[in-house]
Amino acid sequence: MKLSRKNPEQTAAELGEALLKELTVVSSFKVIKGFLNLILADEYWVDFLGSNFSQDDFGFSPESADKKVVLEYSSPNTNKPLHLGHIRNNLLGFSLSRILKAAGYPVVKVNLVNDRGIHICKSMLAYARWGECETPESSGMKGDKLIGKYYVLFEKKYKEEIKGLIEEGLTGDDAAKQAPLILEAREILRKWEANDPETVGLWKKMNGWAYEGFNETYKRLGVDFDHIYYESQTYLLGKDLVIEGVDNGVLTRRDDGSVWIDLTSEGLDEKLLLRSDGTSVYMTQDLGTAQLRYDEYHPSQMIYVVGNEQNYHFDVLKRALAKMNKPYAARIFHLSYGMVELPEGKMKSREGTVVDADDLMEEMHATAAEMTMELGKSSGLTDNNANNLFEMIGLGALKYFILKVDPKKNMLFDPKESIDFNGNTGPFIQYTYARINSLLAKAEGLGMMAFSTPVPGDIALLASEKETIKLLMMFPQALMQAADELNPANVANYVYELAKTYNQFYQEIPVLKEENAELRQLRLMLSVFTASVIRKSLKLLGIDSPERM
RNA sequence: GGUCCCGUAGCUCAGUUGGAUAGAGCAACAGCCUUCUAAGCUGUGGGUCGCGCGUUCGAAUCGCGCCGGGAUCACCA
Repeated sequence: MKLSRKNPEQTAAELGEALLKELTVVSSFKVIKGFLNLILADEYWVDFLGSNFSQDDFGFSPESADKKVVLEYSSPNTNKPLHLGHIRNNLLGFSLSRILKAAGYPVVKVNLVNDRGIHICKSMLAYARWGECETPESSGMKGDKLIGKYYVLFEKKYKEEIKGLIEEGLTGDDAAKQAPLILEAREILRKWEANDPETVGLWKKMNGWAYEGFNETYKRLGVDFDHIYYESQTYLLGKDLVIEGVDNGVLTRRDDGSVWIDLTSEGLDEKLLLRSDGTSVYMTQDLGTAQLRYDEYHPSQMIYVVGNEQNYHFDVLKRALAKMNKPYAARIFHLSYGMVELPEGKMKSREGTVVDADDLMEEMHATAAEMTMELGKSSGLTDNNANNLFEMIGLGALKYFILKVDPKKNMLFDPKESIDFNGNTGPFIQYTYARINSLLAKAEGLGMMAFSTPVPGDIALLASEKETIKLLMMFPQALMQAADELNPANVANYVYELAKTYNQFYQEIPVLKEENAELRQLRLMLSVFTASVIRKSLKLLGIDSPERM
């Protein structure tokens, strides 16, 4: 506009004229309120459809080694079972791994298991004292649930002790520090660090139970990892880095021997990196594991899928590494996701207001089964196939429900209103896929799937056909944006839009009954293409596409 | 209190590198199955985009100030 020095209407009109003359794909244009709207010839859309509908790698980019990414997610504590918050973490992490791979980033999926520390010792202590040698086998409980039970038991008994001490006149703080149970838990931690055989034995046994339980949950959720780190093996890392920092003068050692980093000039506080007794804190370890990952993989990016409650921690981590002149400081990215809240507020393990991961998946399965049978869609299936279908639908609903929301935002989950299966949901998209699949199978049976001749360019497209092709064309863009923004919701919202638009087409335009072979072929191509893009999109979200439902 | 994030329809969410009349789903109401799967499609109603000021030809989008909600500020992880 500045170039033409004319008003928007006039400029647009002149531009439109010129483009109409120069480009054959531009069939006409309109100027509305100063906006130039170009109408592309139907031939353009038909050509695009014909040359891409059967390309399996449509929208995907080849991997390039210089874009390697280390992606950490899940990172559970071994003292309690996984809950809905972990589900969000795992689904985000796993979906991102697929999105990044599809966008050309080689991805290493890593999990850093917090298998040591005072919280495990609490479970160990409660178990040793009150467990009566119970095992997952003897109790019939999943291993992680069993551990969680003793963690809760510890907290309960501990609270009772504190209450008693307060009644004896101690302050809350003192009571919490002096309760015999916590002192004993600390003693167990000390013994563990001293490699006491009995303590380490119990620790190994109980962690083993936790892993068995986690693996079951991971498997059902459909997530996995390329490498698992254990904090028991990494918690001593980072001390060298801190010492090095002291020697270089970027960190300060106080008189009591503790080491600190001063970030006050950057608007943050001073942060402890080594205790006065020389032991590590959480930050120390994260400094060390960052170095470890960098040395092992030389990634271009190190992504941490961790809740937004640790924003400050990662801020400090990045700045600390930058201050220590580590080349990978700038490659660290904290994918900070919001909390999953219940109607009554944040989930709290101690108050028993957590939504258990296994229970939730089971409920989703049951709801899917109920709904499918109610609709009579499972008739003719073997029990095994029916169960697989219920699982696909139930988990599809759950995964889509979580992934369609922008990761950085808090989200609400109301257990009383079970997750929907209609409208903007996973099953809606799965259903669209299944219906296309059924349509194509029928076409195959009728011998209509041999696309011998290319579709001629002079076919006049109907509105919903054109809209669907437009959306198909946008798939690569949606994928790229999801990868750039590390946001699976872009893919989720895209595929919903695609399914919705295709459904409109499906509802109003006949395919198999179309007499004109060229039109029929075009609509079948459109269906093949849509099915393929839906399946790929769902796969990027970790959701399976059922052949029928 | 310091720092950071969020506030869009009754509810759950899109839309935010500034652009056209702010969109979906759920819930409510009204239609569409002798025609490819009705977990679908079509339509109706529903909005001071938290409030105010500013920047701009133009603001849900950018800036400042309020209000409301959340997170975080441990020799915890």
